[in-house]
Amino acid sequence: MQLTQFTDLSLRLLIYLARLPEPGLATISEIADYHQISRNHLVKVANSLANQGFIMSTRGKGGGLQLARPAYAIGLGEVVRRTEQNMNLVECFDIPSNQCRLIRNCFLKATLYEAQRAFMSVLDKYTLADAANLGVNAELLSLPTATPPLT
Amino acid sequence: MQLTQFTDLSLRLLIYLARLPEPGLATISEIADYHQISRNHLVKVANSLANQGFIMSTRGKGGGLQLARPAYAIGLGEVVRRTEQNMNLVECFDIPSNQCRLIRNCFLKATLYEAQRAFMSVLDKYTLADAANLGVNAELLSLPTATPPLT
DNA sequence: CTATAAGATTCATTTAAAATGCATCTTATG
DNA sequence: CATAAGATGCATTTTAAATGAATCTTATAG
Repeated sequence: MQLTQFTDLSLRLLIYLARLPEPGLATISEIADYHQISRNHLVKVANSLANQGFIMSTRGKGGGLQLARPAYAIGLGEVVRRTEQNMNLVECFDIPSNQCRLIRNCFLKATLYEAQRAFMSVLDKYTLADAANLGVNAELLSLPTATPPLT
Repeated sequence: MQLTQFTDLSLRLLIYLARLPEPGLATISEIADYHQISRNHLVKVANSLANQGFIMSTRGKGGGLQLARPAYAIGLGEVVRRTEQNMNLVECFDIPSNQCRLIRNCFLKATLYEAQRAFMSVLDKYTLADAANLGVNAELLSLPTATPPLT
């Protein structure tokens, strides 16, 4: 049960931008250097985020990346849903390719769906402003429920 | 966001056993045939389940696999937690190997932990008897919340 | 109008994890 | 002792993800 590094980097890139002072512009190279990660990979991450409408990119000298909306208007659930490639927890989630013979009278699928919705519901409660710790909704994040337990 | 096929097969194997009439014994080959999957892979799945105490295996002629406990006493959350290899949603979940520089003042981790706990909490509500649709707690499963939505 | 700094796009390669296959060992029954 | 079962270890294949490299497009400065 993992998210791809692609999704991880998408979130990190957004957090990086969210924390910049006005006008909130940074280049891909700058962010790749900061995180010491492959610039090539980050280029694709930036592209995907731009295509999904989370960031705006400007080419040419003086260009770079900026949030397309204020951080408090970017939901974390939305980002994950649009970035994570494969949300099929198990084979039977994808009807066209399913091979499992239990499909008709098995409640595992319904249960896993419910669990996945619970997962996404939590992410939907928070925004990029929360993740970047910008103060908006920050009081929510100091509640016990937001403290990392050992699973 | 996927579970491994290994986990998927673990659950399917348990459901298969849960549905057998007394004494609930089946061979690995029988289950592999039924699901038309690699017997080799299923051998390892069966092994893992036996090591975790979910099933009992008996060697030799007339041997096979059986549930080690009644289906209603096997929690789905427990199975997933013990079967899924890697529960680190993102890099920073694993402190020793973490490289992310945001770690100190980023609430993404706390949020993802909360989401993961919400996910597991749902699975913890249900047992193998529910998944196998054996009637126990079945009324719970017909509630709207258990109906598969589109994420 | 050219040099340069940026992102966009495409294709190829590498890596790592998962899945699969094969051979051999152990155990139990008739 | 033959056979049917699971157990174990090693090798191979497959797949998705990650990474790398080359080229294209766009914008700005001088």
